Amino acid sequence: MNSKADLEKEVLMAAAEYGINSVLFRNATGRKLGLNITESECLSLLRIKGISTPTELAHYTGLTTGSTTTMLDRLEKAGFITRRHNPNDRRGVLIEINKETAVTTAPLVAGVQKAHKELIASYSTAELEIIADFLIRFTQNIKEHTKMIEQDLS
Amino acid sequence: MNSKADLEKEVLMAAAEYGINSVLFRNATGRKLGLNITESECLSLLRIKGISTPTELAHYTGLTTGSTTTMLDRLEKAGFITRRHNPNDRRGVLIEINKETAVTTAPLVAGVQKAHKELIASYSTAELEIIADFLIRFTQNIKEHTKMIEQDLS
DNA sequence: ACTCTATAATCAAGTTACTTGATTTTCAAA
DNA sequence: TTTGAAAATCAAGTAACTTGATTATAGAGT
Repeated sequence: MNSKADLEKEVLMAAAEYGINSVLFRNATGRKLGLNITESECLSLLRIKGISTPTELAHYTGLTTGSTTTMLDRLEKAGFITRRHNPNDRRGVLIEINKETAVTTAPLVAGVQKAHKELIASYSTAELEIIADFLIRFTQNIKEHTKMIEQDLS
Repeated sequence: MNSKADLEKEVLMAAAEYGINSVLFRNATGRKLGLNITESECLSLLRIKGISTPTELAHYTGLTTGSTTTMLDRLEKAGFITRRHNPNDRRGVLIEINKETAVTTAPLVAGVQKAHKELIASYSTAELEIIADFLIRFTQNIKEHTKMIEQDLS
């Protein structure tokens, strides 16, 4: 039987391990698709969000907007994404994953997604509430501290 | 009150959001330290693992070993890391974060780590067992599928 | 003990991707 | 309707990455 302190450490480490392995998974899929690291990160965000903007993708990948333009050029030329006009802002562009891309990348991510869904389904409602609550609060911590760090960046 | 299906989706999305915000946090701290994305990813792994090898860091960052050598040269020159002989393998090198680096980067990560610890401490033992179990199983899924993808990479 | 193959790290040459700063267009606020 | 800010792009210069070869050591097979 574990002490509470041990369990607390275990949760902290398990969360870190999750982060590490998410990165390794992204690298593996990116490599498979012939993408470099930034392109791969870009697509992984688009896979989750469905649609985004160059500005948001620049922030997510850590690139300048200039580099983001050329990276999106590459992804567009390779047929992964499409640029659309933003109906709400004529300066802006919306970035969308192509349907073909979903087909190409699906085999790579479908397996783990299915496994995740099955795992989650195996928990009770009460347990899922605890887990969801934890993940949301944990993420909220990260968001707040990211904001603090970014703010006194000048 | 939520249905179980809604809760399942919520957990899946919360896990994805965690991943996204981990990346954004890493970018923010890296920017603050004057590091590029790969250097930043490298240090974030070293902060968790304490010690590593060029080969492991190459795998984690998605770089070739050649690029990893020059990236580690930069981090070493900038005083973030130290190369040590690997006592168990005379071909190999061990990479260690410098104590000074811990001091430099601590203010950036200490805040969120404290918040995480406090959050975790607020849960009961029974709850923590559920959370740890979930995170470990979820990570295990990712590990398995990463391995599968890497294996038929030829 | 002795090949032989594999692994770890590094280096040099060539290529790719990134940053900076300027430009265009549009938005939103004064 | 003027002004400052924001979104995306482009061109020039720089930084980082890949490829392939090299050196040294490890471990497996004979």
